[in-house]
Amino acid sequence: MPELPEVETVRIGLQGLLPGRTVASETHDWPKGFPNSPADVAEFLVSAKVTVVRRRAKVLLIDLSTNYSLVIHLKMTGQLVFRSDDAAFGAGHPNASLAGNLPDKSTRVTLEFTDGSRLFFNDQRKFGWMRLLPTPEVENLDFFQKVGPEPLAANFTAAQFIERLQRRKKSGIKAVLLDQTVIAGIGNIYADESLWAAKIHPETAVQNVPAAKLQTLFTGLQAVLRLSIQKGGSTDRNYVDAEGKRGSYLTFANVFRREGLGCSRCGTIIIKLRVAGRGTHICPYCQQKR
DNA sequence: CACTTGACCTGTCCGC
DNA sequence: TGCGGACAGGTCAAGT
Repeated sequence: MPELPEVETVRIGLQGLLPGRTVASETHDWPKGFPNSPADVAEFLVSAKVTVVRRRAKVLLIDLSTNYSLVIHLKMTGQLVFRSDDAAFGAGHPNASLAGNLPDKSTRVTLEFTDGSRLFFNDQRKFGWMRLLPTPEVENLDFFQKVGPEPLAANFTAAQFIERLQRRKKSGIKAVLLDQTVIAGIGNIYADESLWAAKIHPETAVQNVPAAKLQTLFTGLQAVLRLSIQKGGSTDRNYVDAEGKRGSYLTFANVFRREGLGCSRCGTIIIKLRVAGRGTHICPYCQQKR
């Protein structure tokens, strides 16, 4: 579910809400998703103050005054929702089914702060996880050792983007975009949207994509990621921000979940295929295989 | 090595 | 209304 823009939206929200708050207690009944021992929680989480909320790829990092960090991956259906009181979205509110009265049956972890506010980690499918690690050890996690550069980093250039893609010359370009070791943070939505922007068929081998189109793909990818962050991300099913609100990017999407509708460039009907094992949306006229 | 498939879970939607 | 099957935004491990 959450890709870079969604995780970044949650990060921005939590960064405005959490720093300075002190953890009073933690409860969960989900050892698989939060494997730390009660002793670790008691020593490094309870009584700790949140210092800063960071993001790398699709992973959130909540740094604590104990020099430990909560490392969190939302995977497909994870939510991190903050509530300063018991106010909730009642029945009929557009968010009621996504993050209404909390905790709910998908709540896996609850952090309570000393002022009574709470942070809920909900995850319907239990694919996500959270763990407490010494902050300096976070970068040693296997995932962080292998993950590629941030696509929106100021020092990340089109030339670097193209060079990294072209290392996988025989692979289909969508599979390469989804590979977190090539570029960080891209998932199914923004892979489809950026390939539409650059008029590239998702199954095209990288070596058959002209450099000019890879250049367009780079600028198109950055544009869709930035627009989505501005719109609070994409809410297709479960995603909500740190306050439980939906994102509106899908209103602006050109292909994702638009099968059967007309392409905004040429009017051709958008179709859905299966590429790299994932539902894939293209304009069959704009994005021809070559 | 690179690509594909299955697994991890729960919920929803669609067709019969 | 009920039931089986397919599918869902992510990553890993294992298989080909």
